[in-house]
Order: sequence, then structure tokens, then C-alpha cells
Amino acid sequence: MNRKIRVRFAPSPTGPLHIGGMRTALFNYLFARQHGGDFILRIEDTDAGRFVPGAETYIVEALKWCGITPNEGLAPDGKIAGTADAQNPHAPYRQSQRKPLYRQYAEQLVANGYAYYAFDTAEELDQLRKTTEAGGQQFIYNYSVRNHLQTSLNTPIDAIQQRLLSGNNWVIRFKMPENREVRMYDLIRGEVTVNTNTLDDKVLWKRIDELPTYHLANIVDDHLMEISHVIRGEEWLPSLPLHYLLYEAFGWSGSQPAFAHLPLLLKPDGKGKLSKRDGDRLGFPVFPLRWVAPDGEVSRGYREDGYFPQAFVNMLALLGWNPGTEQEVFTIEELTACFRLERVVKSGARFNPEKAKWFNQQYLKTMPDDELAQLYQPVLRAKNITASDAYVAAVCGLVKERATFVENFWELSSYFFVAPENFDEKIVQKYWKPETPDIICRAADLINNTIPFTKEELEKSAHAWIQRNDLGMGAVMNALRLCIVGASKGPGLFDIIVLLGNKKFKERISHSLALLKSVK
RNA sequence: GGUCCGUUCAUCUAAGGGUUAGGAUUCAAGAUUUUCAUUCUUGCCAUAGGGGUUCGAAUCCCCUACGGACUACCA
Repeated sequence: MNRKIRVRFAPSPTGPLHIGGMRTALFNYLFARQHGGDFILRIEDTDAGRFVPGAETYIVEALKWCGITPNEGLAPDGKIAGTADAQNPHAPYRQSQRKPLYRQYAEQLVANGYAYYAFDTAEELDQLRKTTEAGGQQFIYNYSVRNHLQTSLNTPIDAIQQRLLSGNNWVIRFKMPENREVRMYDLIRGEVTVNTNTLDDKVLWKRIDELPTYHLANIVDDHLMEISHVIRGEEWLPSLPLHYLLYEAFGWSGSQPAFAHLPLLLKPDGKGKLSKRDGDRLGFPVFPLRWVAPDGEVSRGYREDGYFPQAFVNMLALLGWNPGTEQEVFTIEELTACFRLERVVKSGARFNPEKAKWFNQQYLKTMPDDELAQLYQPVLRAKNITASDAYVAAVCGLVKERATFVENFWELSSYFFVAPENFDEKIVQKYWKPETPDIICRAADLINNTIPFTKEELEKSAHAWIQRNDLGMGAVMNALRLCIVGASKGPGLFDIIVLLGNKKFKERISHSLALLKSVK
């Protein structure tokens, strides 16, 4: 039985996707691609009350940024497919648009005795729950209470019809069997067993918005869309028995998908799962893209914070998964090749923002200079600086290994574009002596007259000159660096000078000399 | 409270019953460098506790503790 691998990522558009959701999407994507299967994007918008405008677009954009492209579920315009075509045979992929479909399945369950209509109101239920718990008992809506309530199980057929016709004062509940051990299998956790007595009669059909609940829609769609593997967050593990039982009730157990529940992402500090608040509190993004909530509140995004999507994806992949080797830096192709569901860790992972930075640095370091130049040019233009691509690329080449983000480039390389106006106090104190200006002038002359004007040649003649005059490497080089850079940092001084060029070097020396004179 | 899942350095994790318990991030020290950074070297640091099973347990079993999720007409 060689079933086609088909997985789905099924977020609900209640807000931006956070890191955990992105990881779930990534693992689904990797798994599908590795097996030559399909990766389907489905929108689970069966809660009209929690719908947030823009969330769906955000989800599509975020996946796109990461290079996680669904091969089913999107229309040619890049949006969620709303109608079926050759490319999207199982459309629509928004559950709200699949609404007409679900009702019959719910009714089927009622007809076959696996579900029933319940006529109690939310208020009655609340009351019942309160009194039960006040009596020290825990309230479970199951066989022990369902017979005492008004349901289709204890109401004559004509009266049921009457109630159904008289309005929407009803829900459909799953009739949880009594005292059954449900044995389930999870690809990551192994066998899990639960007794049905601890479970309750979950609502499958909501009166409030006349839509199925997650549980019903999810099972029906996974079946109809021929999903082979359900890879989702651990928060769904407690509802797995219900899902098993639903497949059974529909008679679909034979084609039921395999399940894998991913460990949760925990706060970097303290207790509990990672939340939006932690990002604000600890100063790191929890969302892939910047998100502006309908109320105007802005949440940072990895993209806007200057992370490369490759680095972000790489970081995500290593959250709760590892290849068993010591490799940490992966392209998405490499990830696709070596990802194994069985190697996903069982325990929750504390999220570490530091490691995310480290990954970005790894990618920055290996990125070609001309690509970096394209990213840096807009920053320069914003500062009214015009420089050739070749020049900017050379600058990037010299500073990239000391940066984590392109954003760091300016502070690391401003002196390649503008003369320093301020000088590091400590370095001035240490290296700027009364005789220094004279030495700098002579050194500058020497440098200006060196032919060819190359790093090697400059190094050779400068070293010889310093030695000949017994001036001390540190004293001359640091003072010279102070004039060029303004501080004691940066790449090799002769690298800088050569890139700056003879003319600019001269200007820089006289400019700084004048400034430093007034400082002293 | 109930149900389920989990527990190896500060953090992410490796170790199919037999290793001085390995790597990475962070931190610290040293080397290299004219400086900063990179790089390299080194260091610090862990099997939650208690019982079993076994010649031998991080690994299998039980108990305890701790952590997490779930417990809606949310997903």
C-alpha cells in the first residue's frame, strides 16, 4: 500500500503566524518534498468570531518569504484557491467556503448513532458545570450527564423535528463511547492510550455560527483531501482520541492519516509556551514578518529585523529536530534530504534568540559580496551616498565577517564613505602624542609615494620605514588608523587605504589632522 | 482538580544497555592580528530524586518531584 504522501498546513486566520506555526509548516513541507508528495495549504476559518482581516494574506506571505511554497491550495494569483481547477482538484481550501459540505457529514453521524442533537443552552450548561464543580465533582459532558439533558437521544422523533425546525437552538455533539481504551499511534511519541471516560461529547456543529467545529471540519477535510500524514503541534494531542473515533464513526479508519505531534516552543525564560508578549518583553521577534494588528499595534518580524530567510528557516529546522550529525548549517535542499520525523525531539524546546543571530551571522559571512552590496546600497542611498556597486561590494567583503546583519554595515563601514568627525577618546589619549602629527605626515607621504598602490606594497614599505626609524608598529598604525577610521576597529588598515584610493586617503589625512589639532 | 505528554551542561541537543556522557550557542581565558572582528585552542558546566531489572542503566520498569499541553457552540 503505497499511498501518495499528502500533508497539509492548516492555520486559522486569527492573527499572524508565529515561529511555532512556521516550524510546523516547515516540517510538513520538508516531509512532503522528501517523499515527492504534496504540501497543501488550507485555511481553517470556522470561527467567524476570531477572524482577523489580513491574517490570511500574512500567512501566504510568510510562507513565501521562507520559500515554503504549497503545491496545492493556492490559485495562480498566489492567494488561497477558492474554486477547483486542474491545479487545485480539492478546492476550495478555505473551510468557510466548504460550509455546504460539512452538514451532511454531521447528519450522517447522527443518523448512524455516533452523534446527537443537544438542545441545552450555553447558560444551562454553565449552570450545570458550576453546580457540579461546587459539589467537588468534575464536570464531563458524557454518558453520565447526557441522558439527564435534553438531547435527541431522549426526545421523540417528532419533537426533535419540531425543535430543529423551530430555530437554531441546538448543536450536534459526538456521542463519546463509554469506557473504551483508545489506542493511538504517534510517529514521534509512539503508542498513546486514553480511556474514553475522561473525554467529553465534543460539539461537532456549532449553533452560534452554523459551522462545524475544528474537529469535524478537520477530519472531513483531511479525508476528502486524501491527507496521508498529519503533522501538527502538541496542543492537539489531547484531541487525538476524538479524531480517531471520528474516523472510525465515518468508517474511514482504513485510510486514516498517520499522526505526528510536534513539541511546543517554550519561553526563553520562565514558564510556559512562547507567546507574542515574550518578544516584546525580551526584545526579539516571534513572527516571521512584521505585523500591524487592526488596532494599530505593531509586532516585529524576522524579515524586517534583517534576518535572511535561509537563516530563519535553518534556525527553525533545528528547533526540536536534529540530523544526528554535528552539522548545523543547512540549505533547504539539504534539510529536505535529511529530515526525519522520527528524529523530532519529544520534549518542548526553549526558544533561544541568540542562536537565531548566530545563524544569520553564518549566512552573512558566506554571502557573495555583490549580493550584499545590493542589500547595502539602499541604506547608503538613504544617506545620500552614491557609490559604485563594485566599491560597495568590496566594502562588504571587508566588513561582513564582523557583522550579524546588513543593518550593522553602516556602523562598521561608514568611514569608507565619509570622513570621521569624531575620534575615539581612549585611542586619542593613548596614541595621539605631540610628535604624532609629524609622524603621520611623513607616513602619509611615504604611502602616497608608494608604487604600485597595493596592500602588499604598502605593507612592505610601511613596515620597513617604521623599523628603519624605530617608531613602533603600534604607535604609528593606531594613530594612522585613528585618522582614517576615527576609532580602533575595522579591517586591515592597508586594505582600507587601498580601497579608499590615493586621493581620498590624502584628503582624509589632512582633514583628520586638522580636526585632531583642535581636539588636543 | 482531571487526562495526556515530557525531564541529559544556563540554552538547543547527541549517545540503537558497555564512551573519560559528544557537539553547538552563551560566558571566560589564551593564540593569531597594527586595532576590532573572524579564526583557532582551552576552560566552565549535565543524565531531576529514589527504588528496582542487569555482570553492567542516561538508555528498560516502578514511584516521587518538577515542567508543559489540554480540559469552549476557539483553533
